[in-house]
Formats: sequence, structure tokens, C-alpha cells
Amino acid sequence: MTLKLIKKEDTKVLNAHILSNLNPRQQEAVQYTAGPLLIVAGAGSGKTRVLTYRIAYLINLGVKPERILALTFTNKAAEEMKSRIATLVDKYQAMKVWAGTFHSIFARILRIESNHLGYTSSFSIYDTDDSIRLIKQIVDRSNISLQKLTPQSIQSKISWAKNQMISWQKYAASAQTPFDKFIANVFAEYEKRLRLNNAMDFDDLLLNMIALLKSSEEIKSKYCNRFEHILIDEYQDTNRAQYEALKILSSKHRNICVVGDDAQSIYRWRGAEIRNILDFSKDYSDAKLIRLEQNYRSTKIILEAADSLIAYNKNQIPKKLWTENSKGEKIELFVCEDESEEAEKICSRIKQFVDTGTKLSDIAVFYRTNAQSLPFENELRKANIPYVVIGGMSFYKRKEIKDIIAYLRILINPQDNTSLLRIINEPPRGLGNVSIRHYLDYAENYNIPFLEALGNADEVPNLTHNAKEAGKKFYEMIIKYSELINESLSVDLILEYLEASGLLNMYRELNTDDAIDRLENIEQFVNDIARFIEVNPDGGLNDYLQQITLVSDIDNVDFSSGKISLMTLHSAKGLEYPIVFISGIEEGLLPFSRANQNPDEEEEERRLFYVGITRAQKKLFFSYAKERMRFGSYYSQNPSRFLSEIKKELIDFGEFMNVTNVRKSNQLQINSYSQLADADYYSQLPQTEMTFRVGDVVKHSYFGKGKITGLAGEGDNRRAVVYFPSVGGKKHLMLKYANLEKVPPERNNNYG
DNA sequence: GACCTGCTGATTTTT
DNA sequence: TCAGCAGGTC
Repeated sequence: MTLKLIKKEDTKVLNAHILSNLNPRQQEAVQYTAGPLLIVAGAGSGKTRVLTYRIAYLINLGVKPERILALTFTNKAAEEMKSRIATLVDKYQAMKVWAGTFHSIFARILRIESNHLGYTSSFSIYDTDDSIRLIKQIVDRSNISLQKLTPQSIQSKISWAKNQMISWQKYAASAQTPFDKFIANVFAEYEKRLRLNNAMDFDDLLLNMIALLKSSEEIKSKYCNRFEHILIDEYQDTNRAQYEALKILSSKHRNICVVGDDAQSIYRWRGAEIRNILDFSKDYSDAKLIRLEQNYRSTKIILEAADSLIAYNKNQIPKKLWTENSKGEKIELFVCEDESEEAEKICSRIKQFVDTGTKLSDIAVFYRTNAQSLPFENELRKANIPYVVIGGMSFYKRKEIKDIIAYLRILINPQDNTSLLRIINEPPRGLGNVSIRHYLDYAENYNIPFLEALGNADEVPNLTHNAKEAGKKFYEMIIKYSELINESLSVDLILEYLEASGLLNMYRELNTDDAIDRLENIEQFVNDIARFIEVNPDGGLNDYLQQITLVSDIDNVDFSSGKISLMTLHSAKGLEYPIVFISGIEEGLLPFSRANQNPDEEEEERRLFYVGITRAQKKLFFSYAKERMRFGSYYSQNPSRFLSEIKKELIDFGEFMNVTNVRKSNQLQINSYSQLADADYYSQLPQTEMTFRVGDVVKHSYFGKGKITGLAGEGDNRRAVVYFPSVGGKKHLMLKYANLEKVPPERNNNYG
């Protein structure tokens, strides 16, 4: 009794302390602990703070931390959340909270319960790249010519369907066109083979979680009872499958607290349904709505710029962000000739900041596509300014690393045919396509894994002596190390295995720059494993492999390091920097070209720009280039329509102020100079040279500059296929009508 | 079966 | 521009 009283008193004190750090709205969000709660949290409104304080508050109230489930979008966010909770409550309590991404938390549960769904606990998790390989195998076998269907596009269609919870059966039933019917067949076979391989793709982690919860009352109540409180960050980016899983998981206690900002929904293309957040109050009619509208991050100018931009979107939850922060400086705009000049200008501005004592880690450069990072990297390297590129070609997606991952996977999941197929002849060991085919046929006939067929080489028909021996030898190596590694995982063992694989020697013998690079990457990878073993002495290879599959680059960035950050606008979500440069604000890039066709996509692109702007705390820069290298040639670019949507009094046009004189309507038009110059230039060209070749750069009166990728037909029927960056795709044009102008090559290549 | 070479298509964004 | 791959040659 006494004990209880003291505890209660402590709780009061502790929670009073927690609440004292919050504004009234935030306090309300933390204290409303019974029933569904929707927190609409604008950019920079202290969303993470509210989530972490809420969890700490719950723990102080006596809720067991292991009964709290916190789902985030990135592992980084989960880690940050955990470490912040650890500063508010006991460290060991904080560690017990189930915090992670949907994918990693569900994978964790699925490993425990795998037998209920017919998988083993060492199932492989396939990333997109693995899925595409598997699809390619299926397609190659089908003997159907793909025409425009690439394995990538099939993968994205299948993934889309799975995100919408459309099974292959449903997909097949509604397939109308031959294309769709073909995809339906691939889809069915793909699902079958995933099972056969004891593997799940990213989407399966969500779908199988739902299947698990529906598999029995017992399991359902086990998890529904366990999670007394569920919190979801970035709710605007959840998809249908995540939504369904949450609905079941929260059905018992109904303590579901979702936090999000519809204005920051940028993953529609991946199946995120903004509707989930817009309809939350419909799904839970008793839901409480709290708006966090005070921004603590940015200056008034930055906030107003963001606000004036996002006002152009129609679909929104009404809200108005405000701040007590100072007005701040205007946004500076850099107009550049091309992407190299853009990098130069930004880099020299960065140097100014550095010279006046700004920390490098306070500065970030954003862009739309990963490909845009290169000129910045070059320029920063020249200037000796340390930087990190976040995202892009992820370390774990490099060929040599994926090969090693496949080597490791097969050790713990002998059913993983896709991984085995990847490495069976890498390095070459005398098992080419023909032999592999025989092994695979045998495996299929006897319904055994590919690996086992290698072990039974003597029984497999049609094989040459060499192919039999090579198969057996490989099989024995795998079995040997699989046993050793399952006994105990050590770096020495891994190294020995990699030597035995022949992979290291292959690169050593090649001894090219590229090979040396790859060897270094492998070394780094082994170090990574060593680090893992050190931190997780009880963890198996299984845990390691899962972790690296579900982790993104951004999770591994050390933000305290003294480096400039370069990243895409997507990666920037959830981060903040005192100084932000947003580059490449051009039509075709931002909004990205495909967005032209669909107002929803345009709105998403606008939100993406909005996310970028609202990352900035003190000072924001915009830049665009008049010409940009794409696919090896220069194309002229126009400033983004979004620039004209931002109140112009917030932007400092600097030396380019005069450009605004060419304004024709009340809409701000900043483009013009390059276009006018170009128009003059082209009109002076002689119009005689009209024979076209593939690879020529041409100009079309409407689509602008493009590159010929194909030619067909004769005479009046002569047609060209032209890639136009402005539309982000190809157009089929009749030369007779298209009036294409040829652009002289020296105009396209003589830069830099 | 391994290796070489010339062609082609890719550039969104990522768990 | 460039990586990955199909197709041909040894």
C-alpha cells in the first residue's frame, strides 16, 4: 500500500517534469491516453518530441514498455526515438519498447511465428533487386518475348498489387489485356517460387503479418493483447496493407495514436494512401483530433514560402503553421548555366559559410534524383570539403556485396534457389547455363531444392563429367560451411568461406581499379559483420542478414560528423538543417516529368518540394540550371512552375532581378534568357540537313530537345522514336509532319 | 563454357 | 554517360 502510494507520487513528479517541456497542444497530445487519437503535426511542430514524451509518460503511468508498439518509417527514426526515451525514463525500460519500422517489427514477429505460415524461421527476405531477378528467371523460362515489359516493370506492378492487397488470384481474375494476363501468370509463379525458396519479399512482410493475425484466434489475441498502446509515425505514408494490419492489432485495446502530416505525404508512388490519414476520423468515429501548428524549426520567411507553395494543393487537412521565430533572411536564388555551374555556385557559397565558422554538419544540399549528386561531389572534393552522400547506390546493393549476401543466405536457408542461382557460377566454376538447366530440371522433377540437386549430381541426367564434379564440389563447400556457421559465427570463419568461394581470388587476379574497389568493399563488409558480432554476441547470421536487408543508408549516417550532407528530397524527410540548398528546381525534374500527366502526381511533387523547404531552419537557397546534362547530352531546362507559386517577395533574385522584367502575365516567369538565346540560335541554322540517325539530338517545336533512339519506315512513312526529357519518355513521330530540327553535335558536347 | 564486344536502355523517389 | 546484357567467337 505504502509502496503504491510512493510510486504514484513519483509518477506525478516525473510526468509533471515531462509536461513542463511541452506547449499546451503538445501536452494534450501526450496526456490523451485512452482511445484513438489523430495528431496532425505540421512540419517542425515537435512531432518526435510528442511521440517520445508520450511513450515516456505512458511508462511513468505504469504501462509496461514491452506492451508499447511504436512504428516508424525508418530505422533511424526508431533508434532516435528509443534513445530519446532513454533520457526520459530508465534505460532498460526504454529498450523494451517495441520500436521499429513496420517491416522490421513484422519480420521479427514472423520469425517467431514462421511455422504457422509454413516458413522456417530462417526465411530469406528479398529486396527489390532479388525480386526482379526472380521475376527474370520466370520470364526467361516462359519463352514469351517481353516487348515493352521489363522485369522491373513487372515487379513494380506485382508489388503495387500486393500493396493494395490484391492476390495473384484476384489479379488473374480481373486481367483483361494480354499484357495483364501475362503479368498474372508471372505473378502466380512468383508467389509460388517465393514459397519454394522459403523467402518473403518486402510486401510479404506486411501481408504475411496480416495472414498470421488472421490464421488463428489464439495468435490474434496474443498480439492484440500484447500491444496495449500503438503509436504510428508518418501515418500519411502508410499503405493499404499496413492500414489493415494496424486495424487488427489495435482492435482489442483501441489505443491507437497516429501522427502525420498530409502535406508531407510523398510515397503515393509506392502505394501509400493519403486517404488513411484523411479518413482516420471516419474509421474511428470517437477519435480525438489534435493539431500541432506551432513551428519551432524555421524562420517566418521559410515558413511563409512553404505555406504559399502548398496552398496550391487542393486535397488538404486545413491547418495553419505559425512560428515565434524571427523573420530571417530571404531565400536566395541561384540561376545557373548548367549543373556544373550550379555546383560551383553552391560550393563557393558553402565555403563562405565555412569560413565564417558554420559547422559542416549544419549544411545540406537536396536534389530530386540521385544522379544529380555527381557534380556536387566533384566540386566539394576539389574544394576539400568533406561530404556524405545519403542514399544512391546503397552499399549493400553493390554487386560484390549482394554476391556475398547470397553466399551467406544459402548457408542458413538451403531452399533459397534465387540466391544460389546468383552465385552458382560466380566466380566461373564450370557451371554454365546448360548445366544449370539440367540441375534445375532435376530439382523440379523431384521437388527438391536446387542445392540438393547439386549434391545428387551423379543422378542428374545429361550432365558432363566436369559439370557433375563442379556441382558436387560446390555442394560440399556449402554444406561444410553451413554446419560450421550454424555452430558459431565468427569473422575468421566467414573469411575462410569467402576464400573457399573463390570470389576474393577472382578479384585479386583481375586486379583492375574496379576489382580493387570491390575488394575494398568486401573488406568493409566483413568489418561490418565483425562489428555486428561484437555488438550482438548472441545474434546469428540470420539476424545480421535481416538487419542489412531492412536498413537504408540514411539509418547509418552519423549526423554528428563534420560533413556536408547530400541527399534526395525523399531522404530529407524527417531531418532538419540550419542551412539548406535545394537544387535543380526545374520542369521535368521538380515536378518530375511524369507528373505532367496527372494532377495527383503534381500535388505529390509539390509536397516533395514542401518537405524540402520545411527542412531549413535559418537559411534557404534555391537553384536551377538553364541546361542540364541528361543521358550524355545537354538539354535546355525551364525553371519549375513551383518557383512561381512561392511569393516572390520572399525570394532574393540577386543579380538576376532584371530577368523578371520579361514577365508577361501576373505569373512570375523567370526563364526566358536561355530560351530566347536558343531560339535565335536555332533560327539561324540552315534547314538543309534532314537525314537523321539514331543518337542525333533534335528539336521539336512542342517537346523541345530530344534524342533519336530509333528510326523506321521509308519516304513519307519514315518515323522516328525520340526520347524527350521534357516528357520523360519516348514519342513516335512521323518525320513528314514532325518538323524536327537537327541540333549540331558540338552544341551538345562541348561543355565542361 | 568463358570471354569479348557492341548495343541499349536507364534516371525518380525506397521499406 | 555507362552499366549490364545478349549474341557471337574461340
